[in-house]
Amino acid sequence: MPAEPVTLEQVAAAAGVSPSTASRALAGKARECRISPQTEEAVLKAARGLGFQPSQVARSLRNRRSGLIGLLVPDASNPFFAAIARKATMFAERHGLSTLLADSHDSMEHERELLAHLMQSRQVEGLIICSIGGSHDHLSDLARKGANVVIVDRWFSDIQLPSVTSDNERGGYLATKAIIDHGHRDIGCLQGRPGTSSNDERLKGFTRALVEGGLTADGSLVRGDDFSLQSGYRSTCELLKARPGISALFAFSNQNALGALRAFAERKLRVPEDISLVMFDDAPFAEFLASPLSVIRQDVEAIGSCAAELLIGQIRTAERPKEMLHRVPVEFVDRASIGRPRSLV
Amino acid sequence: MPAEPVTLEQVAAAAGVSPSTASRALAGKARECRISPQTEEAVLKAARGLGFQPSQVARSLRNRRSGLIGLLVPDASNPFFAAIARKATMFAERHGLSTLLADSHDSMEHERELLAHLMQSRQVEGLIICSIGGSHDHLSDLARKGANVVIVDRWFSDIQLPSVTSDNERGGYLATKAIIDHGHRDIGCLQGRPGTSSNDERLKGFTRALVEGGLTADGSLVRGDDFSLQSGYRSTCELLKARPGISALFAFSNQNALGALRAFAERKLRVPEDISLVMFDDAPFAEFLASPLSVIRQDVEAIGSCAAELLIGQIRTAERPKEMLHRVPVEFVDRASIGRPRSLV
DNA sequence: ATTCCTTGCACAATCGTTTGTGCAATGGTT
DNA sequence: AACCATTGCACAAACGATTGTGCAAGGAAT
Repeated sequence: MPAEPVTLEQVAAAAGVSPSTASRALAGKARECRISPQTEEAVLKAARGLGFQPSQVARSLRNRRSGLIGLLVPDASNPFFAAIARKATMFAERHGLSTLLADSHDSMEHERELLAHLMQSRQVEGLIICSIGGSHDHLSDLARKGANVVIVDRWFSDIQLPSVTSDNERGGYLATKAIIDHGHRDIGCLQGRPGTSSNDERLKGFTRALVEGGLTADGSLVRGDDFSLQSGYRSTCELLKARPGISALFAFSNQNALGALRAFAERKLRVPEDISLVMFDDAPFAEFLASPLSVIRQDVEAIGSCAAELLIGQIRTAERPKEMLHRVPVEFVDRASIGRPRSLV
Repeated sequence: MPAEPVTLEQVAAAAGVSPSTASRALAGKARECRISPQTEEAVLKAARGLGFQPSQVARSLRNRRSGLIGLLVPDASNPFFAAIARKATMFAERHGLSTLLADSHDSMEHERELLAHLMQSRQVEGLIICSIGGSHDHLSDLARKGANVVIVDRWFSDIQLPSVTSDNERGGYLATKAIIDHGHRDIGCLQGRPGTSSNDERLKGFTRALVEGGLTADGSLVRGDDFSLQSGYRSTCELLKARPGISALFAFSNQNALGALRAFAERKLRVPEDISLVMFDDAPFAEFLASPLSVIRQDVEAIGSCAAELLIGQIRTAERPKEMLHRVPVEFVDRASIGRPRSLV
């Protein structure tokens, strides 16, 4: 039986005024609403004395502003989204907003349901979403309605909603180029979830580097269903079997890379002596692996901050940002996990 | 300008009934409230037609139930808390509750503020909190008020609130015993934040194993300020310098262990040939490190589920759980990162 | 034909704020 | 002395849902 919270009415009674006067005094509108300094002081003292905290619930109803933003991600336990969540809550709190966390479990159905619930039922003032992708009419609906939404990590060319993503194409290109520059000709690709922009852009960069390097961008060199360890493991096994000549791999995620390492370990393949590996997305452990991994580092914090800033700017000014697509730079971090192909040693 | 949401009044008008009738029909109370099947059907059809979603805001005010639970952690980007957050949102959603995420940034001041805000202003129906520790009168206040609160990862013997933690003492003991069993006599400890129960219990297990092994539990063998990589690095450097005889380290967190590995790398120390290492808390990368790490695995998912279940049970039944302290088992995972001390080789 | 019970619904209050409007009391003009 | 402007506050409506109560219409019983 939680103690009943103090209401404005009680404060008003304690100060000997009406709720309306108390409300205005507490809102700092004493001047403009012609409330005498004595009255104002009395209200403030009463409020302090009683430990009054205005009910956000009542306030939300009256003001038609929930003071909430939503955060909808496929997997809240993924460190990438967790980092974004942290940045979002920080910014939100700084602006008097609270954050509702929702996890779609990589399911489109859940995504739609949660989205509807957050927008309509909870009436969030804004939303940061990492959509599964695939169909996205629910997103164009949001765009049409003029909802305050920022898409992170993914984007959709046909949807007019601000998006924040890493420069995935460049990351894919840089990684692949680094591999090619070491003399590799047979380069495998452990991709994430096809259809997501983050995956497909990385793939595009991969292909561009191959073509530039005079190599054929063979589709059979690309494997993988999603960003998981399992997919990375399976794909690596398949690739090593189907294309024994492969001397380097580019993994599109931490988990994909760890899956590859598992497959390597089973075959007693060493990085980089027997096979080279580059992974997308840095991690604290990357430099302590059996062989430290060269990575494409993306600035997760910057992505989170940028998304939160865009969203809150949108909420406060009620106008869409000019730029729809915000690219956060990536960088290649060389940790010497790319060696020379065996054929050239 | 987001489209105005459909209200109950509009549904009622469309169905040609009063809002009260519409409300009862939608609540499935047609029978008990003597609403004719035709009327009920008309309301349901109107609601479907208009895409009616009842406003949680209005509902919260009227029902005096916010439908919210709070999640207050020191660092939302920490994978440990992120995993708990995910479990919490899953359970909450399943019970029609939404989750407010709050990050105290390891600051007691923030913790208090956010707590007050969540409880009083947002009027959450329940709260999962990982308190920084230190002073905790704000927590005993909660206990006294009978608030629905579950503490995770930490606990406080003098506070009557249900808590869910790993069996840290046993974890500390198991790790240390494994080290001792390999013949080590000089064993260092990279602790986390002193004063937190998770840290102090691990330390207790560490000490118990030492004593049982006939070793002196020398305080100078224990270093560290918090669970960060930096603390692990610094402490390792200090220990290696102050106690050159040390042949094994026990790190209380992933980050602490990575810090140790950095210090090892700088000194060209190999695990386990030159020095042994065990880390508390498993991670996907643990088996792919230069030397795979033996770990004490804690079941983060179980902790999250247990906390969420306790909280929701408390909310629904309005009664405190019988057991205050819930221990989730840990296990030792041997990955051969403990060798024989050099002196014995 | 009157009374009484049941059915089926509408009315109105309520949750805790915010805010437009109204209305006394005060003081200053002519 | 009559009038107007200002000051300082209270009253009441509104936000959108829920729920106790009231009331008309219709049928059954006397």
